[in-house]
Amino acid sequence: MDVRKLLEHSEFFRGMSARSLSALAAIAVPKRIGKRELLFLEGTEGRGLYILAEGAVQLSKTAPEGREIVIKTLKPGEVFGEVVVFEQRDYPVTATALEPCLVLLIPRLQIDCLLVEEGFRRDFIAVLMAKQRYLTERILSLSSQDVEERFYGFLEEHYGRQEGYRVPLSKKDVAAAIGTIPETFSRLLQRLKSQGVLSWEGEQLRLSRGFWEDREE
Amino acid sequence: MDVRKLLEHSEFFRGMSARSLSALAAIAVPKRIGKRELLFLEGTEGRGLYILAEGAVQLSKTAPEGREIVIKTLKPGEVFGEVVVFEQRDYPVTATALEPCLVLLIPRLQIDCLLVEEGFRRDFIAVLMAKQRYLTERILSLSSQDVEERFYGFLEEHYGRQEGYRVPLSKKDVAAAIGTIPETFSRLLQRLKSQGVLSWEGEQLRLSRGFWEDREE
DNA sequence: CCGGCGCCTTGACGCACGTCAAGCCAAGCG
DNA sequence: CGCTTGGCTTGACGTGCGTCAAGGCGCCGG
Repeated sequence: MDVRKLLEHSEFFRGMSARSLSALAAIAVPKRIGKRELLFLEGTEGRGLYILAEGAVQLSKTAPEGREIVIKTLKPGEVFGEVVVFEQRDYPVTATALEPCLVLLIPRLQIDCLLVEEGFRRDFIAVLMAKQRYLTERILSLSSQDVEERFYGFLEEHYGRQEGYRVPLSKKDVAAAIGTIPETFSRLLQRLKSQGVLSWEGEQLRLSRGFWEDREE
Repeated sequence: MDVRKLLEHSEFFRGMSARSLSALAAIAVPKRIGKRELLFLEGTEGRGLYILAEGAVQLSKTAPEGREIVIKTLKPGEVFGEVVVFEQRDYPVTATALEPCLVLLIPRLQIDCLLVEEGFRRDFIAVLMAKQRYLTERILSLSSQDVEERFYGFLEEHYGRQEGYRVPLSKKDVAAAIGTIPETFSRLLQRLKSQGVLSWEGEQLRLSRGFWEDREE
């Protein structure tokens, strides 16, 4: 398994100097995890930050009454658990694998050394800011869009504007990702199917021709 | 106006070395703004980051259909607009003064110099992470709590667990801060008042005796 | 002193979405 | 092979909260 290659494909590390990339590749610990496996639990002490190389990971928090709220669903190339690097040592969210995944762990102590390098520092801060922007966007969409719009937003964010997708996630997970429950999501899909907007068989999802253009109004 | 003093009272800069604090005080530009005044608008190029010294500032985004969604309501001592320091030069949110405010502007270019110092860098990154934690908490509360609970959360977050408060914000602004509209919030207050839970005259808000203890169940 | 404007309130109304409950089907397992 | 388990669907139902509309009140400017 070529850790170096994986790093190069992560958007986070793209453009990083070859030297620190090698340094990173040397300390990154690759790990395979199975579907539904827990990577870390909210409130537990953090080992370091992770990079998702393959698969899909879900970050969630559990409400006092027990409901699971998804904060973000990650795509390959994304970094998570980075909040743990300083001070506050506990993860604020729970990370679960939605499919079999390959992740890289960068132990906490090692990060400090890397941060002295100007380039790495910039990139690291940039990641934090991108995440912040993402979260504000998510607050916006959760509070101003209905389930249907959020579903389209999810597709675009994760797979781009295609007409055919391979969706490896369960409908239940997609429902959670867009902030709703399986029942509501199932009803939405039924409606869209009967309107001829989409079809979804197994992992194959396809939209009607010109779907994205038509949506612009 | 003693900029240095203001900085020392900001939680962000507490514990920062005297040397970089002085450096910061030297470049910070103090500014007074009136109620309802706009500090910056979503999508405009950022001048730098701000520190709120006095007053209250609201960060919001506007949904496509025109609704205003509040991302965070700031208390004195908090930092905002920090996302603009790298790469992405535009503010992702709009900042509005909810009362007359005193803010300090740290121009973008100056930040870069400060970041070479180890201590400052740590603190800066810590601020970014704290914000990220806050945003995930907000997503949780917006999607799992009703208006009443969010209101209590707001009081606790902004004023602590008192029994009497001075609330300088309009009810409309509080409503927006907790993610609802004035009508719904007004109805909530009416209900709580008739239940003897609270009274709110002018700026004076008071809760029933033992309110916070009782809430624990 | 009056007209307008913004804040707050109140009522009537609707609806999107969550809850509860039941049934179907495919996969996993003893 | 039958039983369980978990994902998915469907129906009936309730409700929190947003929308629309109207009216009271304090403040300000002409």
